[in-house]
Amino acid sequence: MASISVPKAGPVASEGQDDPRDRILSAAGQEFAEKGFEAATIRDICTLATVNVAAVNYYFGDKHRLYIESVRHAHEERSQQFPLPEWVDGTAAVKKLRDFVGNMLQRMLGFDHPPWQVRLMLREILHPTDACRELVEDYIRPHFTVLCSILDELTDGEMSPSEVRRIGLSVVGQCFLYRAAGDVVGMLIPSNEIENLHSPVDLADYVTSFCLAALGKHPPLPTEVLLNQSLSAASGPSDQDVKSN
Amino acid sequence: MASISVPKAGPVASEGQDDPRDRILSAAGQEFAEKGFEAATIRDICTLATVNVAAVNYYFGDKHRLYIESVRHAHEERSQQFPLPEWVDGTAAVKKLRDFVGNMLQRMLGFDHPPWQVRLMLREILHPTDACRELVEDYIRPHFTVLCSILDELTDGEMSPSEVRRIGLSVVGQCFLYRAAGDVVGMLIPSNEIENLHSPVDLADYVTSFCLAALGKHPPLPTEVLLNQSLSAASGPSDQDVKSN
DNA sequence: AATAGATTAAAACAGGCGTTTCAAACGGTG
DNA sequence: CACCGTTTGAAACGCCTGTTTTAATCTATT
Repeated sequence: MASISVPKAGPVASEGQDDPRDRILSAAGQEFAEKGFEAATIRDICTLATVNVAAVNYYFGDKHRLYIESVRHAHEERSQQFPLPEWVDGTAAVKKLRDFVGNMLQRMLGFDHPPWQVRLMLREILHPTDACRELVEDYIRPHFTVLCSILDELTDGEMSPSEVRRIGLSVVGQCFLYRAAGDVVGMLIPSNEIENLHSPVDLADYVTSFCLAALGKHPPLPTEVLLNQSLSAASGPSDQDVKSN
Repeated sequence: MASISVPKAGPVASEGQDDPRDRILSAAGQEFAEKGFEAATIRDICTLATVNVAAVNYYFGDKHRLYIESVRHAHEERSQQFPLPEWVDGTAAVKKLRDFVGNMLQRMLGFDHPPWQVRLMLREILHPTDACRELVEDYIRPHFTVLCSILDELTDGEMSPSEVRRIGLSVVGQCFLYRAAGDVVGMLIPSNEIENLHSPVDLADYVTSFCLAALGKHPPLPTEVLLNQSLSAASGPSDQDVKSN
């Protein structure tokens, strides 16, 4: 039927900043992120990309393959925007943990309102489709592995890999709630409190200290002032101890 | 146009176990939970409910109002199935926390595979629509308030309400990750490990001890064996200390 | 039994969807 | 210029959607 005449991996041209292909990919990502796969329409995507409807089928074959490519495009872009921190040898595990959590929260919550790339990936995490496996292997698992190795180092290998993973999920879960259920959190917490205690930077300090306290590497909560001095001051927006790549 | 002739709050009959209205509500909940608002079709819902398509418009007016009612129906049913625990005076706060977390995880993850009610509510939490505010006020906030009061009692009022709320979100977040991103968690963790360490009961013990350790009310992790003895044995499937209502 | 209202059934409606068609426009090459 | 493969444009095609219409059926009261 239509299986032969469809251009398999897109035509020749590429690399242009304002490629029609790139414009479609970006527009599709935004629409899919905002409305989901079903509710987003090819016509809206093409209007946003200032492209004819036929272009989608020309470059991507059909809507489903466009979606898959959009997810890939999203996590590739986001990986470049927020690369994993790299530390010089001998950096304290406590600092690594704080950096990692800060990096994760910045990636999830963003400085300004979170970009469509993150929301698109979130949709795929919440209601996985074909695009999920690649997202996990190329994006999520590498990050999670780094977190686990930090936690392992932090506890001097006292814990089994299974236990380390479970602690890791605790750290991720605390951050994930703000990203996935942010609207509900905003309804549960007074708005002025959100700005003061639940900003990405505040959360990074808090989640780190919560985890450290649970592991006995830090005095029990509440120790906010102490913590802010010992961690935040040493790893704020500066790039000390972080290799440039 | 059609604004006058639509039956506003549904016709007369009600209360029947196999009301067409109830059958539609149940079928719609399942379809909306599985496919989302857009992808679920009235025709599929009516087929599942063994009802004519016109019945939806007759009983609910349109698809959107059917969705709103479905969400309400879902959290009302779920509240009855898993009521908040009630404790006799003098019950230790530690035990209350363990009971609360266990109750929350059972409600989220279920004994068998999680029912459609939870998945429907989850969709509303993740991508809020009109139905969200009612869901938060009638279902989520009451639960969260109880959790905060337990944490307040646990720390003898040492913490400000703001700090208590943040700890509460940490507890919820750890559980929420398994519900919302369960598929991805399943891809990150070996499957045999999931069954052993990440079952609802194991998680309840773990999350409780993680929180207690962070608050200095318990030795730091890892203390699994000790904890299982001190908490799980005292509050397993039994109903000791729990008022019957 | 007859009547009136509540409920169901089948069919049709208009509109939007993903997709396809086909011809026009483009851009580098003989 | 003429050529040819690549890319765009506008229109159309089925199909499926939510919704409405119209008539038939049920149920209980008079």
